[in-house]
Amino acid sequence: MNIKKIAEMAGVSVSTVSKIMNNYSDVSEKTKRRVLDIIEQTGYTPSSSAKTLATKKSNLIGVIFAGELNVEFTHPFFVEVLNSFKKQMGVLGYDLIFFSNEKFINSGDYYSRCLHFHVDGCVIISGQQMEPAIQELDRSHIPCIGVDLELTGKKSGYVMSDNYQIASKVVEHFYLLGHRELGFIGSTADSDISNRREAGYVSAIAGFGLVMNPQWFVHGDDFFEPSGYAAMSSLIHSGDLPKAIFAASDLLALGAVRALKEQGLRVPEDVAIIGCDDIEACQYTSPTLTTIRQNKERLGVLAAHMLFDLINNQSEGGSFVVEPALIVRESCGSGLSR
Amino acid sequence: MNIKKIAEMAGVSVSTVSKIMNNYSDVSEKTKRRVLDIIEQTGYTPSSSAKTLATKKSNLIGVIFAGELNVEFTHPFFVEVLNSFKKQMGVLGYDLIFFSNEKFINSGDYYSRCLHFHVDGCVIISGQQMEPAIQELDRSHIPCIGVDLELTGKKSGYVMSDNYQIASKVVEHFYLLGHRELGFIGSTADSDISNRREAGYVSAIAGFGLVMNPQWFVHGDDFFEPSGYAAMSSLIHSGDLPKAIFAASDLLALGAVRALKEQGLRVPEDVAIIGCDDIEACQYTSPTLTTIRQNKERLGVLAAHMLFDLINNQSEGGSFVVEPALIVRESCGSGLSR
DNA sequence: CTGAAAGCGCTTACAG
DNA sequence: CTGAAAGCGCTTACAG
Repeated sequence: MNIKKIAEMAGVSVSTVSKIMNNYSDVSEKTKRRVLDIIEQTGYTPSSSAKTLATKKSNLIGVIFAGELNVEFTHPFFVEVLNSFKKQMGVLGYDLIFFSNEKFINSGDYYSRCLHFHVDGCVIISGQQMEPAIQELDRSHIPCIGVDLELTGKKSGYVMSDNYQIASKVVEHFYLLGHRELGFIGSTADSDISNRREAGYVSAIAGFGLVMNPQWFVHGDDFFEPSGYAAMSSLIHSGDLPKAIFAASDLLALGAVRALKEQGLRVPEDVAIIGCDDIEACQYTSPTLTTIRQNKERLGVLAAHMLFDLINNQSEGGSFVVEPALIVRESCGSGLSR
Repeated sequence: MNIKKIAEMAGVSVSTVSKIMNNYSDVSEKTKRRVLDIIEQTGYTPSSSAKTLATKKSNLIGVIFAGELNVEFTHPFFVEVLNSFKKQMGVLGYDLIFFSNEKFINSGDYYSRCLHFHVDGCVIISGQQMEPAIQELDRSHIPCIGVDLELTGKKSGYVMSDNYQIASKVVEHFYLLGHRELGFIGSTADSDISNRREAGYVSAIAGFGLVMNPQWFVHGDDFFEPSGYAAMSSLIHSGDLPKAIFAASDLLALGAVRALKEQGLRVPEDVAIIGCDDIEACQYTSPTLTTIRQNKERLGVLAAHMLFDLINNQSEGGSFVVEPALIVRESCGSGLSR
C-alpha cells in the first residue's frame, strides 16, 4: 500500500493525498474526507524512508552514550532520565534511535551516523570520559543536548543537576546534626561527576566556615561498592576518622558502611554517611541510606523540550540546572534538625 | 555529499560506486581502490533512507515493551537483556529503534509502525499483560522474538528462562537445608511470570515428595516491596508459618524479610527466604538475599541470533530456554549443603 | 568490467 | 482547489 494506490482509490492525484496527510489547508472538505476515509480503511502508513528522503527530516532522535560503553542501559540514573526523555519526545512526535557501537572499528563516528540516519537531533549522555567524536558532533549543525555533559556548540545545550546545591544540602544537613569534621569518598580523578561533587563539597565546607582536612578526602577506583569499602578501610587504618562522610555515589557509601561495620564502628553513631543518587538499594540496607536524589524525570523532560526548540530554531541552546533533594533516612541519625 | 558527487570525483558512474559500496566482485581492483580512497577522504556515508527506499531493508530492529508502559527502561531485568541484545545486534550490523507510545491515541499499532520504518525485525519484551496489537505483529510476516513472551507466529520465536528449573533449584536448596514446609509469595493472578514461577514451584514440591499447603501460598498486588511486606504480614497473623519461603521477586522477598524482622522473627533461623532476579540490592541487605539469577546476557545474545536467522530465513523460529543459577547468600543459612 | 535508466514512495514548487 | 512533473539518493536488472 502506498500513496499512489490511495490516490487511485480516491480518484485524486498523489499531490492531493500528500497535502491531506500533511494538513495543508487548501483542500476541499469533501475530497479530504473521502481520502481520509480510505486511509482509515486501508490502514495506510506512509513510508518514513521516502518521506525522509524527500524532506531531509526523519523525526528521529539519536541517543548516544559517551564513553564507557559497557554501562549504557544498565546505568540506573541515565536510564531513568532517558525514560522520561523518551516519553516527552514521543509526545512531540519523535522516535528514538540507538546507535550500536560495535558495528565499525571506529565506532565513535557519531557525526556521520547522524547524517546516515538524518536524525533531527541527538541526546548525549555522559559516561566517564569524553570522546573526541562527541566534540565533532557538538560543533556540527546537528542539534544536541547533553545530559550531565556541558555541550557548548552553537546548536547545543545541556541539562544537569546542581552539584553545588547537592554539596551544600549535604553540608547543611551534617552541620545541623552537629558535625564539624567532614570527609569525602570519591571516584578517580578523571571522573567529571566525582570531581564536580567534590569541588562543590569543598566550597560548601568553606561556605559554612568549617575547616577542610585533606586527610579525610579519599578516592576509590570507580563508583562501585568495593571501592567504597577499600577507601573507607584505608581511612580507618589511618587512625584519624571524620564524624561524617559524603560519598559521591550510593554504592561508595554502602561500601564505606560495610567497612565501618566490620571494624565494629556504628553508623550513624560513630560516623554519619550520606550517599548520592538514591538508587533502589538505599531503602533496603541497614541502616537505610540518607542520600541525594536528582529529579531525573525533570531532567528528561527538560532535555526533550530544549532539543525540540533547538530543532525548530526556537532557541539558541543554553542550559538548565535542576535542583536536587536530600532524602533523609537512617544513616545520619535523627539529630537536631528534626 | 552523495553518491553522484563521489562518482563524478572518481570519474565513474553511480552504478559502479554503488557496487563498490556493496562489495560486488565484478569491479576492477584499480577503480575500486580509487573510489574507496575518495570515500575515505570525503567521509561519505550513504543515506539510510535512500537505501531503505530502494531495498526495503532498513537494518533497523524495533524494540517494543508490551504492556505496562511506565516500566520500560527502568525495569532492571529487561534493561540488562536489552543491553546484551543491543551489543549483539550491533555486531550483526543492526541498529535499534524504540517506538514512542505517546504519539498516537491508538499507540499500540505496532504493525503499521513497523511498516512505516521498514524495520527488519522486532524484539518484544514482556510486561504484565499482552496487548492484542502484539498478536497482530506476531501473526504478521515481520520477524519477531519475544523475551519472556511466548510468540508462536510463523516468523516468530522466543527466549525465556526455565521456570521449572528455577523452582526445582529453589526446592532442592530448601530440601538439602532440611526444610519440608515450603511457602510462596507471588504477584497477582494476571501476572504470567508469577504464575509460571508458582506452577514450577508446585510441581517441584510434588517432585520432591513434599506436601504442599495452600495456606502458605500468598499473593501481593505486584512485584514490589510493600506487597511482600503485606503478604508476609498476613501469613504471620495467620499464626501458621512455613519454614522456608520462595518469593517470585527479590523485592517481594525483601518486603517479607522486613515483616519478619518487625515481628521479632529471624531470617534465616526462623524462616529461610529465597528471592528471584538477583537485583543489585540483594548484596547489600541484611541478611544478604539468596536468590535466582537469570543469565540475562545469554538471553540477549540468543534473542539477537534468533532474530538474525529469522530475518535471513535461516530458521523457522522456535524457542530457547536458558538455565538459571542459584546464588547462595545469607537468607537461608549455611545448613547442610555446604 | 562499466554505465544508462527505471524505480523505490514520498514532497514541493508551479501551472492551471 | 487540483494535478503533472521534477527531485530526494540510492539499487538493480540489463545492455554493452
